Amino acid sequence: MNLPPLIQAFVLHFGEMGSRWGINRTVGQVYAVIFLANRPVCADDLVDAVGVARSNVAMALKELQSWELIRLKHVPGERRDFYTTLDDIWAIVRKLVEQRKRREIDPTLTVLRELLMQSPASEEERFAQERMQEMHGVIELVTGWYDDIERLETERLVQLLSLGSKIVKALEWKDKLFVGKGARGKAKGAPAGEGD
Amino acid sequence: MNLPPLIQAFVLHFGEMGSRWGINRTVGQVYAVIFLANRPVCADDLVDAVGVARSNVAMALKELQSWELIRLKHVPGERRDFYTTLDDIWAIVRKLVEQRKRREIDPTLTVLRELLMQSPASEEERFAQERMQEMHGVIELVTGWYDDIERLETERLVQLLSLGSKIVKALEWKDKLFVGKGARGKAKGAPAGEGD
DNA sequence: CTGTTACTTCAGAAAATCCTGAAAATTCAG
DNA sequence: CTGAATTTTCAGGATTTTCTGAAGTAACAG
Repeated sequence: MNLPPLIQAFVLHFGEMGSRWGINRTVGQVYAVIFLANRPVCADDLVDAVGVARSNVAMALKELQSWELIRLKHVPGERRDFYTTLDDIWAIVRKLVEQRKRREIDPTLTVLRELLMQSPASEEERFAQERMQEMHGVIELVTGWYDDIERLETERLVQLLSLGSKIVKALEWKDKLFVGKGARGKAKGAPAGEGD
Repeated sequence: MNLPPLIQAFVLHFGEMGSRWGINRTVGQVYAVIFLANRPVCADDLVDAVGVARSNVAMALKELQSWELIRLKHVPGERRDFYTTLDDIWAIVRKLVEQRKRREIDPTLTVLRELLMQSPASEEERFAQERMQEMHGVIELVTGWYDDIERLETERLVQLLSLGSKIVKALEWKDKLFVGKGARGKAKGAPAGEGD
């Protein structure tokens, strides 16, 4: 591995975190190198930077392309393939959330829907289905919220995030003004107090 | 494995998803069984339900306790340890987010802070540090938002989620009323510092 | 064509992770 | 105390994942 110390530290960290993030060390390191580079990066650069076999780099690039986290960028006068990350950091965050949702949540949503269609054959199954219903409700609510929010342009999104829970004040305030006009959100899953 | 079909299907699914979620198959299956059960569950129940060695169940329980996703619940007249999940589904979601943040994000935040303190020794490092700064800003903004939101009581939280991006209408509206009072959000990629 | 450069595939080696059974430790009733 | 019930620990075998080097394919310049 052959990188300036500051960059190397970050790249090694991404490698270590890889397994927690559901990617492997090489994929993590390769992404880190591309992310920090101020120009498109080719496979040879990566072999040099992270010090693994070329075939391993090729597989990491394929994986990162399947996540749509890097894209091919041809460099004039170069025959080799060069890659960059998505340029805007917010585009990266959006893509990450989208992909993790697709891989970690959607399959479960599908299974839940299937199982909720079936008729329970016992009290035990009836209760289990109730729990599945709760889980289904929460996932639908949260992912539905994100699908909606995700369409906002970045500036609005940042505004919203900066506001944090102060948003609630605005709501209370609006509630007061609009009292009687309806428009209330309905709660799925028992809105009980904190479980402790 | 010895479970009613509906429950078994869910448990097997959780086992398969385990690797994507950063836990192993047994941990996933054990959690699923406890989650769907009508009553506290003991290690023997789990050995029976998921069909793995008792020591494996013990390790899975330890892991789930380290996530604080299950808790010990003593059953009167029983010497064995019984477990339940957190009762409220929202408490579960909150705990999951909290733990994944702790394991998947906080370490990176620490590294980023360290590396951002150092002085770049080259143009290459200077640019890399700029990228790290962008990443740091986004993570601070998003986690800061969550830390804030997370304190809301569940009913309010559900309300907020149900509203989705309609919330923005409320904001625009508030903007209009307060125009001239100086309350605009700014800072693309930059952290905190919102004014109100 | 032919040779060079670059990318991809893949079988099996290497490494990491998971799982088991046996043994040790703990808890508690008598 | 003793002994049964239960949980925990852990060495090493089983399985899965990652990584490599070699062979294969593709693109292209001369």
